[in-house]
Amino acid sequence: MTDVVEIPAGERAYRELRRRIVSLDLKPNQAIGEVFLADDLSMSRTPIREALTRLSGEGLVDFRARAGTIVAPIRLEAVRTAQYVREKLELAIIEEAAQTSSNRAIFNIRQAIEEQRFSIQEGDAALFFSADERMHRCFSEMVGRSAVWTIISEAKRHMDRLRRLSLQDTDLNQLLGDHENILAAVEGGNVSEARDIMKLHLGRVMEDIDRLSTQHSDYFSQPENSDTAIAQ
Amino acid sequence: MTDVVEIPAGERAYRELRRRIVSLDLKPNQAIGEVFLADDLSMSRTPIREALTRLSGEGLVDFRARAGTIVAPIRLEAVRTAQYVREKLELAIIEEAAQTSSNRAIFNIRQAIEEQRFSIQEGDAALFFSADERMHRCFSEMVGRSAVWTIISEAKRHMDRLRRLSLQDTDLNQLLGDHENILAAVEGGNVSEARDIMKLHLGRVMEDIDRLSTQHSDYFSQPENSDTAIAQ
DNA sequence: AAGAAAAAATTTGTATACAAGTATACATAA
DNA sequence: TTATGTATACTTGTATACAAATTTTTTCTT
Repeated sequence: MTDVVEIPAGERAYRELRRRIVSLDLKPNQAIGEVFLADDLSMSRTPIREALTRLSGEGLVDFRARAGTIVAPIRLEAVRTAQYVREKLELAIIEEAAQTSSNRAIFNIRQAIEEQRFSIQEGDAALFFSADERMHRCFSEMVGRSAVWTIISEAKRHMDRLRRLSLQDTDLNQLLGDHENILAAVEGGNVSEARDIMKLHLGRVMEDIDRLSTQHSDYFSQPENSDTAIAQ
Repeated sequence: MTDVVEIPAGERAYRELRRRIVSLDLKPNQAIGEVFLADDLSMSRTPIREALTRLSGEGLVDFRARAGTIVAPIRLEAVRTAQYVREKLELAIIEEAAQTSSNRAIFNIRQAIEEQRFSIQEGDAALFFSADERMHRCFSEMVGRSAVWTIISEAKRHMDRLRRLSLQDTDLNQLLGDHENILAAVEGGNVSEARDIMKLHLGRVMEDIDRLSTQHSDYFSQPENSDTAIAQ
C-alpha cells in the first residue's frame, strides 16, 4: 500500500547539488569536475550530467566545453532581474491577499511567523529563512497563485546566494517586524498599506549589494566590458 | 578570424525539439521515444536525453519512468500563470517605457510593426508572431530590462501552443492596431493610456480558451480532481 | 468467448568507453 | 628572466552497452 518510491540518482544529484550551490557550500566560480562529483555522490557521470544540465538551465552552473564546469558566479544582472520580478509579482499578490479572507491561510502565515520568532531566539538563521520562504509562499497560495511563487522562487535563487553572504549583518528582528506588519495589514484589509510595507521589506535585501560585491569580488561575475569603460 | 563554432548535438536537439513542440509539430501528449528521435536527428540517445531533460525542466516534456516520454499536455494552470506573470511584468515595463525616450528603440519597434503589416498582407501568421515577439522584447530592452523578457518568454511558451491552436480565428489586424496604439501612447509619454491598451491587448489572447480546450480536449491535461468536484 | 497468467518486446535509467578539445607543465630559445 | 612551442594530463561531449521497469502480446484455462 505504502508506495516506497526510490528516488532516481539523477534527481538526488540535482537536489543535492542545488542545495550545495544555493547554500554556498559550493562557492561561485568553483570548479566542479563531473568525475569527482560522481565519485562523491556514489553514482556514474550520467546522472551527474543530468543534474548539471538542469542547473545550467537555471543559471546556477556554467559549462565550459571540454575545459571544466563551474558553479556560476553571482550575476548582479540576474539579482537585479530577480528583485524586479519578485517585486512586481509579489506586490500584486499581496494586494489581492489583502482583499481576500482565508482563516486557513492566515493561520499558516501566523505559524510561519512564530517559527521565525523561535529561530531568532535559537540563533538559527537558516531556519528563519526557510520559514520566511514558507510565509511568502502562503500569500501566493492564499490568492490561488501558487504557481506564481514557483516562478518567483526560481528567479530568487540568485538573490538567495547574495542573502547568504549577508547573513551575519542582517537584522532578523527587523524582517520579523515587517512580516508582522504585513500580516496585520492583510488581515485588516488595508490594501495600500500591505503593499507599501511589502515594498519596503523587499527593498531591504538589496541594500548591501555594493559592499558585498566588493568584499567577495571573487564570487561575482565581472560586469560586461562596456565600450565606455575606458572613458571616464 | 571568423570563429566558426560547431553547434553541439545536445544544443541542436534542444532547439529543434523545442521548436517542434511549440509549433505543435509534435502534439501535446504525443509519445516521443528517445531512440526514434536519436535516429531522426542522426545522433545518439545521450544528447537527445540532454535536450529532453532541459525541456522537462521547462514543463514542455513529461518523463514517465521506463514507460515512455511524452510531449507535455497544455496545462491550463500553466497558461493562467503565464498570463498573470506576463501581465504584471509587461504592464510595469510599458509604463516605464512611456516615461523613457529612445529613438533607437522606437525605430526598432516601428520596424517590427511594419513587418507585422507585411506579414498580414502575405498571410504569413508565423512571421507575424515572430515580429510580435520581437516588438514586445524591444520594450523590455528599451527600459534596460531585457532579462525580464527572458522570464516572460519562458512562461509564455505554454501560452504559445494555445495561441497556435487559435491561429485561424485570430484577427491579426486587431492585434496590429493595438500595437500601433501602444507605440503611439509610449511615444507620446502617455503612461496610463499605454498601460490600458497593453492590458486590453494581452487580455485578447485568453478569450477563446474555453472553446479551444473543449475542441482539442486531447491536447489538454485533465484538471486536477478537486475535492469539490462532486459537490455542485 | 473471456479472463488471467505468462512471455516477449519496449522504453527509460544508469554505467562505461572513447573521442576531441583545453589547460598545464616543462623544456627550449632569445 | 621571459616568451614560446610542445608534450602531457584533464575534462567534457557523445556513443554504446546493459539493467530494470512497464507495456503489449500471446498463451492457457475456464
